[in-house]
Amino acid sequence: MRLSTYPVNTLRDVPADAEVVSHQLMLRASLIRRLAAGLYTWLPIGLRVLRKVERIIREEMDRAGALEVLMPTLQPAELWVESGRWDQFGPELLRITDRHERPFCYGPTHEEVITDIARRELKSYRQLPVNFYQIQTKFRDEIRPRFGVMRAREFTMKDAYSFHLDAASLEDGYQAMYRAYSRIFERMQLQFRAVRADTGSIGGSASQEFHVLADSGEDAIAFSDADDYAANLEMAEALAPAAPRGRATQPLQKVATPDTRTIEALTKFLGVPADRCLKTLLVEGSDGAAVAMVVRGDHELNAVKAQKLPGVLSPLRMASSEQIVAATGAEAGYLGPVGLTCKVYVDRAAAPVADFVCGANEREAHLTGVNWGRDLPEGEVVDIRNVVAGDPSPTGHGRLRIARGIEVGHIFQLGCKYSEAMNATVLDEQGRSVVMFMGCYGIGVTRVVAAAIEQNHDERGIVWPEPIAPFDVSLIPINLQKSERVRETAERLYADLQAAGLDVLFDDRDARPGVKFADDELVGIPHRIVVGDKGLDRGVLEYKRRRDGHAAEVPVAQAVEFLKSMRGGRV
RNA sequence: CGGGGCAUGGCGCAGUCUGGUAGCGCAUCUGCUUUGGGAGCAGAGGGUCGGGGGUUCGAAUCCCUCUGCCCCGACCA
Repeated sequence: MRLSTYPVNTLRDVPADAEVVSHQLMLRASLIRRLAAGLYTWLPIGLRVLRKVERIIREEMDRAGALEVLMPTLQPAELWVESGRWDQFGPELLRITDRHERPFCYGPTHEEVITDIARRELKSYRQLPVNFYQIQTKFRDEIRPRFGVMRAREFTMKDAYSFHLDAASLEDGYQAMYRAYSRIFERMQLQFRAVRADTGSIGGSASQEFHVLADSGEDAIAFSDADDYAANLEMAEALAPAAPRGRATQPLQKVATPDTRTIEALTKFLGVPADRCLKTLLVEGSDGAAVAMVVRGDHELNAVKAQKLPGVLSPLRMASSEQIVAATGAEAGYLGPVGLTCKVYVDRAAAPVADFVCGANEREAHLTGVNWGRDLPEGEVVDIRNVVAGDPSPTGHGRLRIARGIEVGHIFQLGCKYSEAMNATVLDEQGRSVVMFMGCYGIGVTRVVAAAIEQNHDERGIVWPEPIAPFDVSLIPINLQKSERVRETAERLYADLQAAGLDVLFDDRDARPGVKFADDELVGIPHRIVVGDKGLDRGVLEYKRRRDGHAAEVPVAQAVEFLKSMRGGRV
């Protein structure tokens, strides 16, 4: 592409409403422009990246034996009524009505449509297993779109759906997708991790998320440093404590603790470590009464785990101050499990603590030397906390570490949820009608682009991994307008590089070198060739690699071969 | 949806408290000079200050209202 023919409008200033780096850089480098909240136009350079990402996904899905289809973005309400999701889905589902007053929705996902296809097209077990995929636009009316294309309302997704005769076949298909996803993100040269995920209300067996590791990620993930255990923080467990509880050595005592509402204040005031303090959190129960959750002072309550417990309202809601007073007689900051009449769940890391400190359920007072069994009944011991770095892995191997990630993919064994609701059956070997098993597999294509930038940038701009860079090489002539020699060399090189199959960005603008260099680095093209009189005097071109600044001089005649060898190379 | 904030040329901002009729940097256009890391000089165009209503001799500035956007929370690729 000749840059002079394309109206690039790189920005020197960071747009004020862009918070995360990827969003800022995508705007500054002229990859995207915002149309409205959560709606973005992909400009030519950005679209090139998107297409490269799509190509890799397509190649790997095809390799895995999946079949590409293309379903409509608009879906009739009937199908959603049939699956039960028309009422379940809530306001995130954008509903629309056509001129005949018939209800439709803009597809946020395509289980219904594909299941409808499957029940019409698949008649025999001989046709199974099969996996259909598409790369297509989705719409989710997010409460709060943010971070540019990272969480947009309209976005591109690769979604795949597999159909199987039985659970074993589903497991095989799921594993095949696991391998395909791993290859996809490897080929994009992204640092990622597959983690166990919450299966949510759908239930079912396996579900894993693929996260691109980045400090700005919205999700926390925990993984073992000794084996392949990895889970979303909302799912991650630590190995249950094995050591028995220590002996009670202290008498139960009430101490005055004026203005000591936080664990931090408590540890300072009493001089006890946080892991000897237990904190008590009240949440709303499903019957309207409060439920107490006891965790160690240095731990945090995990909402996903807590809301799955019997008697707890889901989604989790913290009790109001009125409810707290009603249940304990005290106010937040001085709560403890002693003497509570409501249901008490005790985290399994809190249960083994002896001689602990907790609130006295009395204003400005705490109890010390408290012991389960002696001073209060043993509560029901459950896992309700977030793991922390250093916790033993639940596999028994190694310790957990915590990292942040951006969820770019999710694979899921659906089981028969949709096929049953929509009566998607085939005839098995015995001629009996059986409901098919389903799996579904998504990749946020547009989000991958943003995630790649989050992981690959420096103070000058984007640093694309080669496989998804908008161009392989930028060709920057110095003094193109005046030097006939530079012009000839650059033009010939432009033609030769393209003939060699490279994507070349030819910066033939009448601009000063500094402008061209700055734009090149902002856009993040992996390889740069500079054609200038200075080099040509000695018959060489100047090469520079974006990622590490590696520089070299290349004889003009060898430029094409040199660049081909640099691709993917680590000199 | 709950909490917080912002809306002034394409982008980034000042001006608002203490009303007096809009300014700066970048970008854009013209000319000359310049040409190896976002050039210099000279000149030019472009906004009526998110919309509507009100107060006032006079409103970007004060009041009311609507809209849009951003940030924090629950949801998700």
